[in-house]
Amino acid sequence: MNQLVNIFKLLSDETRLRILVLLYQQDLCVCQLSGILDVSQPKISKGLSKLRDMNLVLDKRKEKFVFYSLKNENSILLNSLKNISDTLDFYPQLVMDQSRLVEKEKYLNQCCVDSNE
Amino acid sequence: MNQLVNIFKLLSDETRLRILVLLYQQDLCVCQLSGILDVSQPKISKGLSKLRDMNLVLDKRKEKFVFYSLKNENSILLNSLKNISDTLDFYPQLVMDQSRLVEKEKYLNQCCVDSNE
DNA sequence: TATACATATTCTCATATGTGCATATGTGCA
DNA sequence: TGCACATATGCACATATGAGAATATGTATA
Repeated sequence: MNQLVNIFKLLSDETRLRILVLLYQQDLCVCQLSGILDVSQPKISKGLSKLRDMNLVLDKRKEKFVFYSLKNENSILLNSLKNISDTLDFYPQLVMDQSRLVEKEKYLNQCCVDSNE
Repeated sequence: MNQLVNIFKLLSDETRLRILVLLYQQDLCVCQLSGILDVSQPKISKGLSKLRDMNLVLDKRKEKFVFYSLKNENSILLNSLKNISDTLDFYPQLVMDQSRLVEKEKYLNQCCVDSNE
């Protein structure tokens, strides 16, 4: 029950939700997430660390970068993300993230730049 | 996006979640919820009022009682509740609520009694 | 080793949120 | 009208949570 409530708590923060929606599609590193979402690096990092604490994501270092991936274990979480992804059009912010996701390479090597949030 | 986040915020409180899981199955009045969940009346009432503010439930007075029902409009919410209901066995508290739901009549006419939470 | 860059963490602060208690409001019935 | 009961709300308080800035840690490379 507590785990259940905690899942929803994690989903109820805009930044974390946006992170999860992206990770639902593909693995990304911190600076990519920071760039795509236009959110400061510490904010992304904190969001990810909460997700890690709850054992929902996995981090793997590749040279300079740390890539995060979604763990495919929690069905409540996965179903929620699927439902959101299926109705993405309702959420302009998520649609925009989506379009930025295409340029993910662009955000490598320019981490911590221009993130004013 | 905000609406989405708010839905999850509502789901991330144990009392509200338990209320929603029950309402997902059938309409209930405040005193029934209070009795079944063994949660104080004001707490139930406040939980319901937040759900009402978000336009997720409907209230209908029948004589002394006010019955609440789930609005079938928000697919994210409904899907979440379906997923939870499908895996209810993982959550002992919810299973217990379930078994108490059968005695719902018992909790009419003895509202505000013995709720020590 | 020094430097640049990616990531994590700490600190302080403002704000949001839940809680219990008391009380107000609303309804039906004697 | 007065009373009992169902429900809603206000208040005061403790706690949780997110935010930004600064800084620490970790890694690669010159």
